[in-house]
Amino acid sequence: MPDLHPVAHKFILHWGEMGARWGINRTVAQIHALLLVSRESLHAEEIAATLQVSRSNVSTSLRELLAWGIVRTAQKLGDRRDYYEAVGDVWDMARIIARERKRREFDPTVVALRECVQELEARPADDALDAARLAELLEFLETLSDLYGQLDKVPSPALKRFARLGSKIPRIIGGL
Amino acid sequence: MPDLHPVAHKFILHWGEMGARWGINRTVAQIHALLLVSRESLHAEEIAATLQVSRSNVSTSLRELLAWGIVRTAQKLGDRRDYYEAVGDVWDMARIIARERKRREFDPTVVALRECVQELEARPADDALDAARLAELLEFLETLSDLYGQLDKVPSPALKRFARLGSKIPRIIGGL
DNA sequence: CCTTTGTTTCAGTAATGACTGAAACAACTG
DNA sequence: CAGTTGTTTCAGTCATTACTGAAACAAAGG
Repeated sequence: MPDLHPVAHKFILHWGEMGARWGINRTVAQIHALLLVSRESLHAEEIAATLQVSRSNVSTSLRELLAWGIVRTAQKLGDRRDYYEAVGDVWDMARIIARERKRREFDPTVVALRECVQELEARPADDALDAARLAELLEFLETLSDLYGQLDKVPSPALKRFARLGSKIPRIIGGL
Repeated sequence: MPDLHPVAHKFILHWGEMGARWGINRTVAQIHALLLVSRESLHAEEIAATLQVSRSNVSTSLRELLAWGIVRTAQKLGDRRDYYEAVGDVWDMARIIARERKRREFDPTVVALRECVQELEARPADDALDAARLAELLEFLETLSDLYGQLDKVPSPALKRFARLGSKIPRIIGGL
């Protein structure tokens, strides 16, 4: 990675690694990391050169990040290339990631599980299958889903304030 | 998958799929799913036959699940094979998964990012690198980490009660 | 309209991660 | 202590996913 601050370099590798472990393409995460730590927006060519990946890989990965909504394009006067930058606020970014991941990687499972539980009414469980467990699991996932929905209503600053309450949190949640 | 209720079959495939999307080996997730919906504990041979994967794959995957702590062994009188079963309560299971994933896939990134921010004091940022962004990101991740720590103190039943408060949640969190 | 500049698509290849089967190991049994 | 039953390890193979480079496409400029 030419012309890259050693700290940026290190961060990009680690962010890519974390992404990979959570099922996000490593290059996608690295590009995101690069844009995160870049003061200025970058064009695709720069990204490819910096991360030493092919131009086409950058193109695909940027599309992905745009689809997520955590990167947006910017224009510069007298330059018709697209420039890319990470969305400003870290909390907003996290919310977007949470929303998208829930939608893509969680909701489909809940739907499938709901179907499973329904099908068990038509075609009852046999000895081997623990229908109660399935129902319990579905209830749990639906509770989580609802909880997420409620949390998503809270604006970032309020969420931030709450998250920072430290040891008051167990008392608040425990005493309801 | 022989002798398997169609609903169990469907659930196992979906659970495996979800696991894969979150960076968990598909077979590991499928075995977990199978144990989750099985009324009785199963031995490795049964698992291999049911999911049609090799005995050694089952062995490795079970080890993984045991390491996670979401599956435990059980014994049967007059049978020296190990039997395996999923931990009982769904909420407990989720807590274990959350704890382990944080430890394995989140904490290392926070450590690395903390180092990055520290190194920036020795070797200051250049024009391209947005040091403030890095610091902001670190603060965010540390806040999340602390929040998790606090939530982990709350016993499952209380957490459950809280999660089910529905539309009261935004008001509680927002009004602090 | 032809050239330049930039982007996207896609077929083929490379890299990675998952899986298998054979062999080693371990523990019990008669 | 030889045979039986069950488990784990590991080198090699297979499958999947990621990546590349060339070609197609798109848009603007001269």
